[in-house]
Amino acid sequence: MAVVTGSSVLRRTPAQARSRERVERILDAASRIVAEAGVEALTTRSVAAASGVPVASLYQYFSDRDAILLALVERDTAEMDEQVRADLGALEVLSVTTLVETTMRAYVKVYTRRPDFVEIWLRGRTNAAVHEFGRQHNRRTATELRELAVAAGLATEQLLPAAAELAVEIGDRVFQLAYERDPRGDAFVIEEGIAMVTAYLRGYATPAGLEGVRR
Amino acid sequence: MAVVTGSSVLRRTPAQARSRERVERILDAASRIVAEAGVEALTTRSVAAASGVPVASLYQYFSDRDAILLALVERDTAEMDEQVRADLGALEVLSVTTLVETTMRAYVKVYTRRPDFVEIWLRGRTNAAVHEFGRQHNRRTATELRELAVAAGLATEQLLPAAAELAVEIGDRVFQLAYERDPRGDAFVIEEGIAMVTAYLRGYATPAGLEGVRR
Amino acid sequence: MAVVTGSSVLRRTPAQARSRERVERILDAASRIVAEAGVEALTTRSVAAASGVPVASLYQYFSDRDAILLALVERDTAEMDEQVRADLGALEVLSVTTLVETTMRAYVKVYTRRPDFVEIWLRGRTNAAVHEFGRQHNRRTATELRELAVAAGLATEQLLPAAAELAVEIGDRVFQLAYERDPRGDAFVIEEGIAMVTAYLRGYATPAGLEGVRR
Amino acid sequence: MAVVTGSSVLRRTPAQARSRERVERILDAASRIVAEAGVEALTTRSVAAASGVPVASLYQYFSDRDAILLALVERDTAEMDEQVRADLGALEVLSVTTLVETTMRAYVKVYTRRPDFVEIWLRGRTNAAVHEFGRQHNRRTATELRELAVAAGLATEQLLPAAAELAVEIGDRVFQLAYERDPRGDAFVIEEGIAMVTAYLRGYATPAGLEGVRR
DNA sequence: AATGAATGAGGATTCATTCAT
DNA sequence: TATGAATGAATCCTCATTCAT
Repeated sequence: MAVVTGSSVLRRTPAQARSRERVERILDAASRIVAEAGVEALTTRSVAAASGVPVASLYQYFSDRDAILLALVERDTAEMDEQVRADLGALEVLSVTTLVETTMRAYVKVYTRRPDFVEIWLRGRTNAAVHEFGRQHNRRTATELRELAVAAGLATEQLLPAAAELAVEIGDRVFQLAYERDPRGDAFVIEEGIAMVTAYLRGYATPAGLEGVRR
Repeated sequence: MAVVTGSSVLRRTPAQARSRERVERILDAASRIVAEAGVEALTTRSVAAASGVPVASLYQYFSDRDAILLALVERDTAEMDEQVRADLGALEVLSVTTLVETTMRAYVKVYTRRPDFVEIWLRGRTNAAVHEFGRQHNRRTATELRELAVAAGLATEQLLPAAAELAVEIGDRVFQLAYERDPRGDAFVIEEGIAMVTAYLRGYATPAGLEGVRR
Repeated sequence: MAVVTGSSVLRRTPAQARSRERVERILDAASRIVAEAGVEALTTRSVAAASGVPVASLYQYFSDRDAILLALVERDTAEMDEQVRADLGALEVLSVTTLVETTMRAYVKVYTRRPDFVEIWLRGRTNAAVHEFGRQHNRRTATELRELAVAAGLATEQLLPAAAELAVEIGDRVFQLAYERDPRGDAFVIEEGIAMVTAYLRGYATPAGLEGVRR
Repeated sequence: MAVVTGSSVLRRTPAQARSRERVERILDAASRIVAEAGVEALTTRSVAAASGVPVASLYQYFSDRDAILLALVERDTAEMDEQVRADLGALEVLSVTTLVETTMRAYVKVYTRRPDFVEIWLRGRTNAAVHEFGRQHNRRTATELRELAVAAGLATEQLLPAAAELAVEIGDRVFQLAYERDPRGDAFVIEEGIAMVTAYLRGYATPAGLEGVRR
């Protein structure tokens, strides 16, 4: 992947600043391409043309074509995760229902705010690398949400990690479905999807998980 | 997308018979390729090499590359639909639970019997044409199952077509998930998936739909 | 290698005739390139430019870049072999000395007549494919000459195939040396080389092989 | 081709010492690469990666890519020359036979001891720069051996430099042949090669050169 | 109806080298 | 002296599709 992260808070040298700028420029161009023409249109040539960065120079920042796509996805999923974290943090009553609902509605917020991310994340899953990243992201998300639920007493350890993962995966696919053609998301699909996942997980809930716990 | 369906019952001339044979030969070759090397390996060249039909001649029977893939999918989904029809016909007690369960287990049967179909149908969905065909097939399936359920009194007209469609779509994605890595299907995912879809639809069931109706 | 040999005596269809012509055109262009700029200059682009045949079309006639070079070498070595055969056939007295001398001088004739072949065959050996072809050609040549010598009673079976092969290889390298810089061949190196190989093989000769046998 | 020879005996400044160390590090890395993956794998990038010296910095020590390869060859041939010198110095009886045999066996020693040198020196001759260096090295070697032979009375001035050079060249090619596939050298080829070169040179020997001269 | 032949367009990636800092 | 960054030029090869025959 070899993405230039440059995540250090301080930009020490001008060279590093320029490098970061260029990476941004490449990713912005890549984002535009994917949003407008789909993942398959993301070629080294198209990125070069759209970003003004020579093809050969792309390899300074990204190990190969897929790495560009992945960097894009990483950048965007980070934003999504942040939204989930914020919204969950603001919850006053924790229950299986509020947990699922808050999480899924946080996703909806980001998809609404970032239409290009819909293209990349929901439709771009045809790309093997994105697909795999999605799987791992879902797995991480499932682990975190499950730990939260167990810690809060909403579910016991009997809620298998595999079940949590399945719930997240199904939630993910609900969104894929909802946004497949309607760029603003099919409201019915979203609502019913939330209901379906909630109903499924309530089967694993403790009484507290069903009723809700004040924080 | 002028697919040669060849669905006419009668073969009128020897020329047409020869044509049908050739289409079969092409599809068999295509099926082998996809099963062994994935959808991306299905190129006009590879099909020509594997089938013995010259590249240019492929265009006598199929409008373009995607049409070959689609014909493949059509042939295979027909078999799948047949299995569903047969298994549903053999049911003695109709209920939301038996309907969902029987249908989904019929799918499992076919996936088990035809591992190449798993590759084409579940993993090949990365191809846009296959994806779209899948959507339409799911829609048709949803319509038929809903009509069956309503006719049998398992659900009322209040069961929206969109809800039926969502259920089928989610069922489909459950399988995609279950067969994603495990060629024999992840049993846990399948069982839980059936449970999830069943639980969802029971929310729309009549008392008869919950209890079951003897045929 | 998949070279279009078209070795049939009759050209049946105009299409085949055109195909042969094109192959010739490609090989002629390739020959020119190698002669003028060395083996490394033989790229798909350069051949396309020099022959007027689009890069993609090269792959109609040759499986890959190396196949072009090999076809070139095959075409030329066939001519060389023919010269050797003719000159050996004209020999009145067979001996180790006349055998070696006639063979090596036949090579000299061809190198003199075809300066581009010198570039390809003697200097082009840097290419792995050509190198390997050279090895095999030398092995075949060694086998044939040895059989001729044994059949004519110039040497017994005690002349190991490995020794014959070594003699041919050394002869080959003598020429590489002689033509390395001088496009007309360093006469001294050629003469001394013939002497060296002859002296070596006379060590394995029968009395008849030393004195000579009238045919 | 401004190769950094670094042959000066004295290291005057710490900076120069550091420079020498770095050159060594680069050459060691280059040697490893060539030995393991062939001459073609010696790229500026691969050397940089293997040595830890940035690509751009390579140009501080070497004018271009070929210069690295040449420096490598120089370093290794120096070792080879040393072996020849030592073994010849230990000879008690000098004759054409012992001279050739001792020299060639010294080469064998080094090839056996340094398998990576075989790759560089015998198979790496596909590189034009190495090839040319080889030619010059052979010429120098021929000159020295001839002077030794003439001085010792083994041959007269009638032994032309060109003949000596040819002998060395052929000896060189015998080794190329012997080590072409067998990393430990084809014994038959080596033995017969020694015999062939010896027989050739004995044609130019004085009676003393044939019989041997006690030192 | 059948197909050999032809190809424009595009694919990803690597390379040696330079230069501003 | 040292080097991160930059890139023009090139590499081979594949693809879906068309068209003249």
